Amino acid sequence: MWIPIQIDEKSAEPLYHQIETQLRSLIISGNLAEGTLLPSIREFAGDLKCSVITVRRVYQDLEGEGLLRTRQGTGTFVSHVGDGAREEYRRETVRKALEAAVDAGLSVHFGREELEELFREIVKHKYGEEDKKEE
Amino acid sequence: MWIPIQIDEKSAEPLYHQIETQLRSLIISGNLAEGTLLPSIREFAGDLKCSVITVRRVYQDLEGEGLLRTRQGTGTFVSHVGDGAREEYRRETVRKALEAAVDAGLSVHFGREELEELFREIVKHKYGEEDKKEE
DNA sequence: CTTACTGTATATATCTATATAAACAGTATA
DNA sequence: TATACTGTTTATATAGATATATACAGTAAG
Repeated sequence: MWIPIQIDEKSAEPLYHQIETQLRSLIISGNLAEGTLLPSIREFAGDLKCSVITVRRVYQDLEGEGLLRTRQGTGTFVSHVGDGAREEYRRETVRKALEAAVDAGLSVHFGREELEELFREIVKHKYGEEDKKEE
Repeated sequence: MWIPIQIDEKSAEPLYHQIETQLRSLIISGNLAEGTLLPSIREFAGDLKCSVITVRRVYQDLEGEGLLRTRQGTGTFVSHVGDGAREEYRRETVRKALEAAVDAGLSVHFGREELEELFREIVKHKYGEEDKKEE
């Protein structure tokens, strides 16, 4: 089983975090179906050129989030993420980041209009210039 | 000179960071006027019950951001923050946080509408329920 | 020029995050 | 039940963040 993970050696972002973020995204997005048996920690560590402990940590963290299930001696599987749970997870991830951003705005006394305008500008830039009617 | 800084001993947020955030806010908001002589690092350390090194770090960081000026032997002053620079600073602070939030949205495949709706919800909650017409 | 205040530099202590190796324990199957 | 895979535990190493004391250096005023 091959999992497409890209490691940036030069990044300040910790190794385990790079792996975790990308693997989480693959699961959340449905690119890794429920029940998929992931590579063993040793095999994955070989692919990623890191220690088994680092892979283990990633599996453990994602298991803590309910995205993986692990059975000693058997392996680690993508667990069933119900639509409800998936939505909840996606929403909470984004909500936290948005709340931090709004708090940042409040902390430097950004007005509501000012904040909304900057938000629209960034969304336009990152989501593309297309008119929203396309959705 | 007395500077109103509240330290939360129990917080996981580092001491220097708590001080830095609050002092920065006082400067950006204009509560500390240009030219104001801040307490010496020893006096401030005494008030805050921390070491002079910690206060020194705060002064040094904020000097790096252009918010303070320091002269050895004399003291540390609130520097002139031109309206332009102040706006630039405020804007960049919030922009970074908003960009991180939008990136978080993209990473879990939030649609544009979905993201905007959640943003509006959070803004409404944090800025209050009042109709925007009040501004 | 001494004194009493400023900030500065150096050396160090402690804690946490990150990452590892090696020994241990469960599981499946030939 | 031997073996060849799984994950797990323990002990450790390293780097960076946080915080400190102490000695050093600049400034201003009596």
